[in-house]
Amino acid sequence: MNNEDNPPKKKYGVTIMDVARASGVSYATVSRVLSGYEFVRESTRHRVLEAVENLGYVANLQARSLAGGRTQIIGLLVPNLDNGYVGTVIRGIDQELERANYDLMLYTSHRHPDSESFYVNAIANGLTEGLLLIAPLVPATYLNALRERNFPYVLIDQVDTTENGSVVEATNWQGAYEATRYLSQLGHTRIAFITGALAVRNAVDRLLGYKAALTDCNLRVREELIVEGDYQQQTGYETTKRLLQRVSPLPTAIFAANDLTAFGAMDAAREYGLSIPNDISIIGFDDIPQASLVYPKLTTVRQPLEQMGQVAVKLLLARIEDQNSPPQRVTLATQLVVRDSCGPYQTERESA
Amino acid sequence: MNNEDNPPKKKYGVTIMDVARASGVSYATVSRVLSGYEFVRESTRHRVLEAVENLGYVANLQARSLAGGRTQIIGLLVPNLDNGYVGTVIRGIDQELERANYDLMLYTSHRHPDSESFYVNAIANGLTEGLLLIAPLVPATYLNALRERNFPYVLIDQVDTTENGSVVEATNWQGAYEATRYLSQLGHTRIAFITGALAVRNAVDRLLGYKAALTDCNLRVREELIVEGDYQQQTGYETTKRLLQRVSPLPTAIFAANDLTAFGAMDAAREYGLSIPNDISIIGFDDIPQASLVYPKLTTVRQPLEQMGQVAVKLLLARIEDQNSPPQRVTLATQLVVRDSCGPYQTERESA
DNA sequence: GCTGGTTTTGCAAACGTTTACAAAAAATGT
DNA sequence: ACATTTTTTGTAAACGTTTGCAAAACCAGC
Repeated sequence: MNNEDNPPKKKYGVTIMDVARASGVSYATVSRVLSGYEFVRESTRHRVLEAVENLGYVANLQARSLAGGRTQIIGLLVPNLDNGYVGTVIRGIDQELERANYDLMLYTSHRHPDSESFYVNAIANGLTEGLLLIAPLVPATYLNALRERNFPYVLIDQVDTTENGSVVEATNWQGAYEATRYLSQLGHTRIAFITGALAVRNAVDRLLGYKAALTDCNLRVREELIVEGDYQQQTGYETTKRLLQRVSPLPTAIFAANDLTAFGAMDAAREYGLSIPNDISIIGFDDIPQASLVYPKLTTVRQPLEQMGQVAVKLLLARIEDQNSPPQRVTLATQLVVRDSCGPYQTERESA
Repeated sequence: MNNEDNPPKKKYGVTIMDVARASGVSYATVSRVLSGYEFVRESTRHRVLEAVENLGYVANLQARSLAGGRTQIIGLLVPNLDNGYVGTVIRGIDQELERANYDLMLYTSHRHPDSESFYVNAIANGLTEGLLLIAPLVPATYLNALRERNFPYVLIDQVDTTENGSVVEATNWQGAYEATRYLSQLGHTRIAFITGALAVRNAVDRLLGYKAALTDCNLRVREELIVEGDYQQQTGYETTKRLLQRVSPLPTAIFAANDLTAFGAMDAAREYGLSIPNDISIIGFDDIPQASLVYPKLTTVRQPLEQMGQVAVKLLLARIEDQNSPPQRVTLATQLVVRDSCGPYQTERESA
């Protein structure tokens, strides 16, 4: 098509050379202007900037990074994207990234499932300057590789067993404690708990908070009311169903370790003929966007997801700035959000 | 810390040189092996591959791309991530990308909001080989820039007014037609419609489908039952509220142009004292993950979101392979998903 | 007008690849 | 064994930046 008139033209691209030529300085000077180097004469700076503007020059990241500059990219490894949880965190990440003029490379962990260490190796060796990991399930493999290379990373909603990276999390124990106490204050005494996968630290913390609150409220911890889940809606549904069939008298409240599980529990309860919150109260954890969307609106413990994203980026950037800055652990406060899925304990009326 | 014992060590990184040294060949040969060049002796190839394995070598993308190779990265521009819509599409994108061994760079359009053209300029000048745009609102600015550079891109769920890029969409008209006809078959005659932002083509198509179905079912198109929304839940809520207050007799069914709007409508209807689906039927469009999550489960028109993502990647990759391959337009079929939010028309019983 | 010190600038050498081009090695035919 | 062809490998020159080092230009002060 247009190969005819200018065959030797390569990529459509203005380079630093073009800018140098146009402004009558050396390319080194252009580079200095662009990277905000101090000792450049004001008039020169102006000429260069003008040329940049005119030519619509945009720096070539690959070259810059190769030459030792910054890529201004961080990687983000997420488990999935179909519930609002991660989306909300990303919103916070995004805001902060924009402020710092960074771009984001997204990896979903179901990709490259076989060779995880190679995978992270690739990330770290690639163009990202740091890595953010949201609630990774089995981070041990990753983490060692990252630490070995002294590659900056920050974990969100997951502790770092190697104690080497920064961590942003919420007060899981405290949140669970409050939720449980709230139910107790509503008069409930048979409060069931559906955990997350207990391999994950925050799941354990929530369970502990629940137990502690029970004790403090002078309620017995009954093992038959505690069932292990895995933070998935489907599992929440199934375990609740089994729970309701197995336990008698029925629990009058269910504390689900996260919102997704709570949704599953709601479905199961309803299917069992129970009305929410009249026959049974249900409370969640996380406050993902859907929580206020379901019917009845879910009472839950809010994690400041957006803020967690922001903080994580700040920590990561700090780490990138100064590789030797010590890893930090930031714990943000959760907050009980009362909506419509919990009600006061009703005097027993022989359910079904 | 470990700076003491080996000061002249730079970045922790194995280069092609190291591999060459270890396998006793020149770096060029290593490069050839790695890029799958044909004329390499089998024994040599083996030695090189072995060295790669031993040293844990991973190619440096920046360098590769600078030297004219591929980055294996595509960009994805999305409006947001807090409802499952985009997440679901990404799932499809992801699958396909993995197959092709590509990585993903994520941009959310609320970033760089001021200088959009510069923004896209930057993307196109960066390391992405192509760009995927999900339902961009005002793509005109972008598109021209992209076209000028002959930069490969594919639009998802949005037509390309410049007719220059490939497009993946669903049968919006048809889907709306079927939904409307379904309501009509249930006996409804006063079917309201809440549109999307009519600047967007698919919103118009859905409206047209609705009207066509009405006509074909021998129902009058009543302008007072059509209100303009913008695909947002909040707007769905507000417009529905106004609609219910204003119109009498009330509509017995509401067709919301997307699920989010339908959720808003459900809230409003309930607040107005209407029971779903007994007093009023509500139907949505998209079938985002939440649709089966809300109560009652939303009847809706499914767009094959995941598949749309997959197809989009295929088109984009094809375009990247052969810059001159003509832009295509793929339209995937929607499908009515009947759940619980629609019921048959009940004989009038003087609402409130 | 020189001297000595700053401030600015330019040159050149990286950075880690890919890829023409040419040389070397191997295979083939005689 | 030698010339010819074919396959395989190596050398060198990009790609577009950043940055150390040294030269040039400026500015005082005398």
